[in-house]
Amino acid sequence: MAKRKINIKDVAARAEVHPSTVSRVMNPETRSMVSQPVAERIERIASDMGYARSPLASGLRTGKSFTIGVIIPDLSNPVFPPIVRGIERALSAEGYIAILADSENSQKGERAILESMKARHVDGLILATARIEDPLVNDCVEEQVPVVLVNRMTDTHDVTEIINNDKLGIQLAVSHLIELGHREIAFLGGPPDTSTGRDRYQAFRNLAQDDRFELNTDLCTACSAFTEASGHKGMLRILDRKKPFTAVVAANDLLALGCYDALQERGLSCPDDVSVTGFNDMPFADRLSPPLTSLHIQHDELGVQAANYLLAEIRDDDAPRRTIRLDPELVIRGSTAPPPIT
Amino acid sequence: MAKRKINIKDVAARAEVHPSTVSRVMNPETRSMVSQPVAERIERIASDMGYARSPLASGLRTGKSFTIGVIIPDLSNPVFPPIVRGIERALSAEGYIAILADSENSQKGERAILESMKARHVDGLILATARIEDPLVNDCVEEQVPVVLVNRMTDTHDVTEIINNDKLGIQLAVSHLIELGHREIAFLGGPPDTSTGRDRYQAFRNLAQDDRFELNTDLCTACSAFTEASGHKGMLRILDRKKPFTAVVAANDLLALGCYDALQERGLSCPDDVSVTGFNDMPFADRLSPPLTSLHIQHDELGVQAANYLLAEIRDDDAPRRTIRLDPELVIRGSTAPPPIT
DNA sequence: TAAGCTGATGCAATCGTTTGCATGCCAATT
DNA sequence: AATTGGCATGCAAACGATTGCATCAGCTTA
Repeated sequence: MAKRKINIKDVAARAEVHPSTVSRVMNPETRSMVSQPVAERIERIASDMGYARSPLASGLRTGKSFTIGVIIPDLSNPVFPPIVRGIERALSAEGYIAILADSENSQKGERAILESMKARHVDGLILATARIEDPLVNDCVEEQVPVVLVNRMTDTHDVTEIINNDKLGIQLAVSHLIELGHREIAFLGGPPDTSTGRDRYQAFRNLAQDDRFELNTDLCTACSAFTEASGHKGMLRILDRKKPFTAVVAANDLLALGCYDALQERGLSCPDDVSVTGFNDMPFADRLSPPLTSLHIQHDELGVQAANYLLAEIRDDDAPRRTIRLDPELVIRGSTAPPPIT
Repeated sequence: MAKRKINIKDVAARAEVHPSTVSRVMNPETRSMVSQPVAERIERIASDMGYARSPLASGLRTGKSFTIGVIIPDLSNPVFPPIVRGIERALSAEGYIAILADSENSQKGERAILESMKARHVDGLILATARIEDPLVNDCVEEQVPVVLVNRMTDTHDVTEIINNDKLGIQLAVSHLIELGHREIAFLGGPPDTSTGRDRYQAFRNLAQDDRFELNTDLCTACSAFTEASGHKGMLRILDRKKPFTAVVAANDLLALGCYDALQERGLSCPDDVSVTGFNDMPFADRLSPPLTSLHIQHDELGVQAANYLLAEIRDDDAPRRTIRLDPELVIRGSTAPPPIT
C-alpha cells in the first residue's frame, strides 16, 4: 500500500499551526518571519513525517519551476557530453534540474523544443545551438526568458555567452605549425553561420595578414556541418584544387577526422606528408591514429559557467550580460610534424 | 512589453463558453464530449490567441507531469550519449521530456537525484545505473514508480530491462579469438556488482567449460569501474601473475583502452603479441590505434526501446515486465590477429 | 402528454503552495 | 493609561487546469 504523499496541510495539522506558517518555515527566504521555537518544531515534524514540498504546486504559484532547458545540437558530437555534465552538476548544486533535448541540428526541431520548454515554464535556457543570426535567441530575449549561450555566440543580441577563445586557439595552432616550418597551410572551416565556424576562419585569415604565412583562399573551405562526413568532403575539395600545402588547420576535431580519411584516400600520410590540427580536444583524441594535435577547451568549465551565469540572471533580472571567453590550450600530439623535405 | 501569458479562462471568455469546455477540447481524451462545431470554434480561437496549456497546472491536478527522469552513471562514458539520445528522441515523439542527471557513479548521488525526481513528480524513470542488488530499484518498485532499466539489469526485482545480449557478445568475441588460433585467453572484467560485469564474466567462464579453450582463473580479473584507469590497473595485475596468454577479452571498451596502456608499458604490442577485444563499440573505436575489435551494441535502439516500454507501463499499470536483449555484432578490426608463432 | 433518456455544457471543488493583508498580542513610548 | 509599533501568525485568494456532478434542452417512447 503506497503511503499517501503527505503535504503541507498534513504537517500544519500535526504541528497545530496554519499551513502558511509551515510554508514560511520551509522557504529559506521567509524562514525569518516565524519565531525560532515554532520554526524548529515545524521543521522537526516535517522531517519526521517525510514531508517533501511539491515543486509543481509551488511553481504554479510562484511561476518558477527550478528547471532549466538545455538544447544541444548533437549529443553524438563528443564536445557536448562534458559540457552537459558540467551544466548538470552546477545546476543540481543549486537545486535546479536540467531538461535535455537534442535538436539533431535542425532549426525546426529547435523551435519545437523551445516551445515545449517554454510551456513547461523553464526558468531559463542554455543553448548550445546558436547560430550567428538566430531567431530562437531573439524570441527568448523578447519574451524575457533568461538565456545563456554556450560554446557558440550570436551577433544579434545582447546575451551572455560562455565560449572558447577561438582566436587564441587558432593562433596557437598556426604558430605551432609555423614553428615546425610549415608555410602553406590549408584551413578546413566549420559552418559559416555558426560563430565557431566564422570566428575560427576569421582568426585564421587575420593571422595570415600578419604575414607570418601567406593566405591562399584556394586552400580554405567551409564545411556545412561539424561532422566527419562533412570534413571528408571539404578536404577532398581542397585536394582537388591541386595547390600545394603541407598542413591543415581544421576548425574542429570531427572535421580533422574527416580530413584524415580524405588524406588516406589520396595516399597521403599524416603527419609525414601533411600535418593536421584539430579543435576541441575531444575525448580519446590522444588515442586516435595518429594522435590528434588539438586545442583543449575547458568543456566542463564551459558548462559550469554557463549554468552559473544563467542562475545569476534568473535571480537578478538585470545582471549584466557578458561574453566570457575561456582560453584553450594547445595539446601537441602525433598529427603534426615538420613538413616533408622537398 | 511582455504579452501576458494567456490561459484557459481567457480562451473561454473569448469563446463565450465555460473554461471546462475549453479544457475538454484541448484534451484528446475528452475531446469527444463536446460538440463538433463548438470544439472547432474553440480550437480556432485558442490557436489564434496562441494559447498553450500549462503542464504544471494540469500536472498538479492530474498527477501526471509528462516528464521522465533519466539517471546515467557517467555521461563521459561514450556508451551513454547515444542511449540518452535514443531515449530523448522516443520520449519527445510522445510529448514527454527527459530530465537528465549524471550520478557520477555514486550511490549517494543516485539517491539524492531520485528524491529530487520523485518530488518533481516524474511519471517514470529510466535507470542506467542499476546494480545487481539495487535499493533504488526496490524503492521505485515499492512506491509504484514505473521504472525501466537500460543497459544494466538487477536481480532483485521484476522490472523491465532493456539490455544487450552479453552472452552472445562474449561468445562472438571468444569464437573469433579461437578461430584465430588463441588458446590462452585472459579476461578483463567489469565491476561484479553490475550485471554487465557479472554476466560477461559468467559467459566467459561457461564458454571455457565447453572446452573450446581452457579457463585459467589467474588470467581473469575484475575491475572496480568501467574506466580506463581501472582497466589499466586490472591488466597490470594479470601481467604480474606471469602466466602466458595471447589474447584479452575486455568487458568494455574503456577497459580495453586501459589494457592497451598496460601492454604498451610492458613492451607488448597489440595485436602482434596480444590480441584485445572490447565491448560496446564506442564511437571512434575504429580510429583508435590499433582500431579496436569490439562488439557493436545497438545504443540508440537500447534507448528507444527503454523509452517505449516505459511509456507502455505508464499508460497501463500492469503491462507485463520484460527483459529485452538486443543482439550485438562483432566488429573485427586491427586489435585482433593470430597469436605470435613461438 | 408525461416520463425518461441522451448529449452538451456549466458549476464548483480540487491539486499543494504562496503571499498580501488582517488580526491579535505584547512591549515600549509619551 | 492610552497610543503606537512591531512581531508572529492566521486567513483566503490566487496560480491554471481537470473532472464528478448537476443542469438543461431536445427527443424519443409509451
